[in-house]
Amino acid sequence: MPDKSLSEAVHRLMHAYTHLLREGIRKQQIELPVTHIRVLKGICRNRKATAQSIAKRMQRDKAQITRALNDLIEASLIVKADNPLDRRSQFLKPTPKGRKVMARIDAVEEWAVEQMTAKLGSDELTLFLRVSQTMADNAEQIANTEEGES
Amino acid sequence: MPDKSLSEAVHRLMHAYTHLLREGIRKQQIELPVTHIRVLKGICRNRKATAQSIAKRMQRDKAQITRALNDLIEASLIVKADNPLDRRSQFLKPTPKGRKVMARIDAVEEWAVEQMTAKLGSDELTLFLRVSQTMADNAEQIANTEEGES
DNA sequence: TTCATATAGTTGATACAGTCTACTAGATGG
DNA sequence: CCATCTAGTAGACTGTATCAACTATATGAA
Repeated sequence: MPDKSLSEAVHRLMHAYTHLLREGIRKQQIELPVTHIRVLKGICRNRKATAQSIAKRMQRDKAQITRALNDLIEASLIVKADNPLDRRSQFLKPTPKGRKVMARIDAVEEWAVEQMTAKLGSDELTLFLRVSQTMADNAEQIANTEEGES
Repeated sequence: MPDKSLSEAVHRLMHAYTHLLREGIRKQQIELPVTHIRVLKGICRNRKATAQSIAKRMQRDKAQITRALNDLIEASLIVKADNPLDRRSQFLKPTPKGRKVMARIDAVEEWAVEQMTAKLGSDELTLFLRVSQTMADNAEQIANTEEGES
């Protein structure tokens, strides 16, 4: 029998984690919403990132990405560079300032994860990650197979 | 070393689960946002529920609860009853219609959980739940101890 | 070449989620 | 009686997510 409290557990975890992360970000005086941070991370982690590739990776609407990019550019954290292969798109690169902020964000995230995973063994965390990924995979697969139905 | 991909895993899981749940809700022609559903669930599960008790249980702002309650009353899913012990507050009770909708929602949630937990053993799920709860506990505890700082 | 079609990105509108502040009405204890 | 606390409400605002319409460019086929 599937455990219905899974639903509440996921909500509670997400809420608690988001709060913790925001708390850390606030203390570091970084003025960015979590979504923007995730976009910035995507850009720092991948050379040749484009709006499209970020949207795909994060599975978010490209409109949302565009708006986040505007804010990140406004804050001088990233720049656009011409994509010689396709003039419709631009490569996204962090500025030196963007890299510095990213480093501080990494530290905050590490701190948040440390706080959350206190009292947990690495074997438990490994399994947790694997189960999370399996569940997300399952959910995404269903969503895709059902999307075009009556 | 704490695994930073925990962050992405939690985001991805939450996003995938929310989508799956909404997909199921949409198919059942239930016109309620997820938050409203969680509030309704809180009311059905607890006799003597009040706006305050729901807000505490869900750890959400009471303003948000008030608005959800208004919509649920508007949709004739719940009613307010006098609280003889405190005239400032009212007990919240589901209507027969509310209970019927709740039953359908339970079925949807069960379906969503079944989809997500395919290929997973009950021992894995048990551990997952326990780890989730520990992490949420940890995060909430930190948030509380830090909240009144410089 | 030219045209249909597809894709990258932008913009506007809209819905949902979450929080803060200020307020009203009633409770509670001196 | 009064100060103070609590339950709930209303307004304003931020952030998250998505959809539809649009521009500009790319691409493949006639």
